[in-house]
Amino acid sequence: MLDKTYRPADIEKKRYGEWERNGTFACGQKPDADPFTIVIPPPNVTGSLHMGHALNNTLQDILIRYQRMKGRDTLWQPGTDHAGIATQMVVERQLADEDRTRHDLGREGFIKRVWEWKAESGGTITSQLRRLGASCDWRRERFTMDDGLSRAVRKVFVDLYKRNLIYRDKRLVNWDPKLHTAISDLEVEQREITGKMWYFKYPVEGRAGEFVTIGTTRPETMLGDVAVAVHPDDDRYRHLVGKTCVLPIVGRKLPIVADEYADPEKGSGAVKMTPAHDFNDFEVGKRHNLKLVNVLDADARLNKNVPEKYRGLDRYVARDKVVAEMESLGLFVKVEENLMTIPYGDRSGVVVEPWLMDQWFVDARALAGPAITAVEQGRTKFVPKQWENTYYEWMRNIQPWCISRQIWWGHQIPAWFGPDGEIYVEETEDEAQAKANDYYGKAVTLKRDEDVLDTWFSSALWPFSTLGWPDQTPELKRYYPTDVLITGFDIIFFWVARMMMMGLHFMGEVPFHTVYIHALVRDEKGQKMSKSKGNIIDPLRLIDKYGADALRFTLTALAVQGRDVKLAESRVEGYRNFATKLWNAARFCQMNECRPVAGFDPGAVRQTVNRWIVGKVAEAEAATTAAIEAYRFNDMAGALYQFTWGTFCDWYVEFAKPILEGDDDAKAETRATAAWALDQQLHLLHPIMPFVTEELWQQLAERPSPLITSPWPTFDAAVIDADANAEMDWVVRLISQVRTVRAEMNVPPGAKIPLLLKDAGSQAQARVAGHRGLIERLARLSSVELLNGAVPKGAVQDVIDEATIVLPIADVIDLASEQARLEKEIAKLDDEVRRFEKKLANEKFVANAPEEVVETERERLAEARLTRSKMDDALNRLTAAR
RNA sequence: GGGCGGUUAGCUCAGUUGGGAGAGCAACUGGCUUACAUCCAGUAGGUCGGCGGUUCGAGUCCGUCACCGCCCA
Repeated sequence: MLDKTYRPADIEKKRYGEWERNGTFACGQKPDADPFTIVIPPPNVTGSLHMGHALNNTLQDILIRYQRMKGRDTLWQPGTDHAGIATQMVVERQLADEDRTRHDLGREGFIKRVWEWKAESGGTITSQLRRLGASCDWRRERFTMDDGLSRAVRKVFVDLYKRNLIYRDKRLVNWDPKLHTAISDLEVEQREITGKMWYFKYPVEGRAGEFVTIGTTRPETMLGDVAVAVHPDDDRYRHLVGKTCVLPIVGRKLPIVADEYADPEKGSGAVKMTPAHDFNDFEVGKRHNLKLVNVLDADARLNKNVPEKYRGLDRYVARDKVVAEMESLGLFVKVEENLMTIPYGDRSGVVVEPWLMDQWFVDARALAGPAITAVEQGRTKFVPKQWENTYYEWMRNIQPWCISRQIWWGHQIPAWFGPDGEIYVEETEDEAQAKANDYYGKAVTLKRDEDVLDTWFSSALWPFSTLGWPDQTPELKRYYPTDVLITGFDIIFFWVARMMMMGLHFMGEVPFHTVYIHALVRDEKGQKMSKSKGNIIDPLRLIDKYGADALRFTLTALAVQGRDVKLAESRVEGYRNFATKLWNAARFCQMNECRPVAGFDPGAVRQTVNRWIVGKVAEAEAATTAAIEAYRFNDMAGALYQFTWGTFCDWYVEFAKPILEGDDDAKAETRATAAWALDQQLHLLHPIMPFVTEELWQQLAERPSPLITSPWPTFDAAVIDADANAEMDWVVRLISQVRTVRAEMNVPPGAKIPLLLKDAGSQAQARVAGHRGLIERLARLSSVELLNGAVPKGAVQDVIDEATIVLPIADVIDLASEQARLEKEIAKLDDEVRRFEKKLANEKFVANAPEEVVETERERLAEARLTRSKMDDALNRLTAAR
């Protein structure tokens, strides 16, 4: 016997362990079936499960479990990425606790230490994904630093280099002075802040007393100024173009150049040029052939290219000192508050500096072309579609991608430098050495580039590197291109776009035909969850408290396309209750010996209630399947919730009770039907709630296979019986109306009262005869009889279609309140009648609206008029009786 | 500055070719009716952000404004 309540903690680990041990997650078990493949967005190896992961992986698991049941050969390819900067920071923090730095260990020692850390702590996130129920093929788990994936990275790098799609260049990059590495544009967070704009006067050479006033938000960079720019059409400065200023403090001569970059509206209209420390100035500098004076070092301290007294100062200390010195020189004009955006490193949180360096770049523009075309042609579709615009927008304005990082943890760039700086890019040191020896005609010593690649570089290869590429493995052939990618919009640029580029370039095909973009999970107030706000909801805590199924159902029910997921714990509690409800429905079936019958044919049942529930099951399956195929996860959850609770539990189980308590043929059929309907629900619910459904599946009967690998149900539409639907719908309405009237008239809940049905047509008569027992039971009636004569005095009345419900209980109710109730109902019906009459009196409506719409309105009018007149009669009888 | 999304019941949100406004939670009333009090029955609550337009008909389409959020410069 099932326990009284479902206890997730008792069974989740057990069931998951069975699935995993028995190899049910493994791909390749159905060689004749179509494959269905999802690659997991690899979580950072440093990560632990947060709500975003929970949502992301729940949705993936739903698709995978559904397709597995549909008979596809499913592969959910799991793994983690090495998260270069994040992981290095974690291990460096550990070292800091020991008062050491990575330099104390040396590169090799440090990397060894990181691997040790990974062996110990790197499995956190994957074990947490198991808690969630993710049915990944763990035997195929990959890590971006694995040998195989590393080989893929090297091959890609070499190939792109040899096609000039990767190149080394001296450009301004975003330099993180805390982490001591370059980062890509995407890793820079632009924050809007109110800062300051200082105005300084630069003396014009040879014109005593004449100055050019410039504005700057970073005074310390003036030490690297090499020019002043003004707009060519700016009359205030036209006469100065071609002249020079003298840079205060430094004494350098600065040409005054005309360039449209200078905005006459902004500040003074004249702008200082520091091409080595500003992206815009760098472009202006190229146009005017300006020198580049680098004044910062790797720590963002001032270097030897500035006057002695400034050397070694932190950028902000230097800033104050420059301002002070300008004031003392009488060249300070003013300072104003200024709204501006400042670039911060997303990992370090410090202000990054544009810095001139040699770095490696991917020619992203060249690779983006085919990736744009693929989406334009619909070879890859975004769901919801609006995200395609985001993708296009970024791809069409794509910038060179800086891929080198000055850290140690990651894929070291396969480039070697000869004694004269000549570069050898090869997959192995031996090849590079051989090439170099050929070139120099003798054995030379090569020095390998110390930098590593951006983690996203290896993530970009994930859909094919995890399948074995560059080897032409059977898995690569079978599972690439993958089917669906499920991810958050925040990494469309970081990851999706780059997988598209790399997949098309190296595999010649898009990596996936569909990209489903889900929203961010926020707290119930709509705020982004963050540690600093303290509003993080820990999915593992919710799993412990309510069960993984409840969390999964909640996230599914809230996963509306194009909308953020706002999570309140009360919702999880509600869906925990739903799991309990299902559990208890199963318990009911079990107690009543509703056991699955082999060869049960849902089309062959005779009882109306059974024909009705069979049709409802078929409708639920259709709604569920349609929703999941359209990635409408919330609709899927809604359809199942409504069916299980609102139809099966609330009505079918209640309808079945009198039959199950009886003892005739109907009993056996109902037992079989109830068991069958429950089994179908377990199937339909399994993708969302795998644990409770598997547990029930196995506890309720001996099964040929676990639910996880049982086939998804399909039904012939013929099992939906419209007559049975209409009949049971009428019974439900009758019971509901009696209940409502009883409650409104304060009939004691325990009191059994008689029901008379007046003027019932033949159909209604038949329905009463067919369902008298359950109507009596569910509406708490002592009897249900037809009435053709006079209505007893002071009876409570209501109308159902052509018939009038009569409850002769004058002694227990207050006639005045019954009169008030009827009058209120009649007023409501009057409103309705008037509305339909008005609409149908409108000639334009009748002329223009589709015939079926007009017809529907006519029917509604007739129905409202009928009900109204019946209610009117009821009222008249009542008042006549008083 | 450019782009995208949102504004529907007290709260969180559904509402798919325009055709009688819905769910869950909360609230209120009443029930331990042996599957379930993690429950059951019932009730109340909304000029669908404002204005204008298209249409026989607009929560749904168009325009405009307001406020909120996100992305990009």
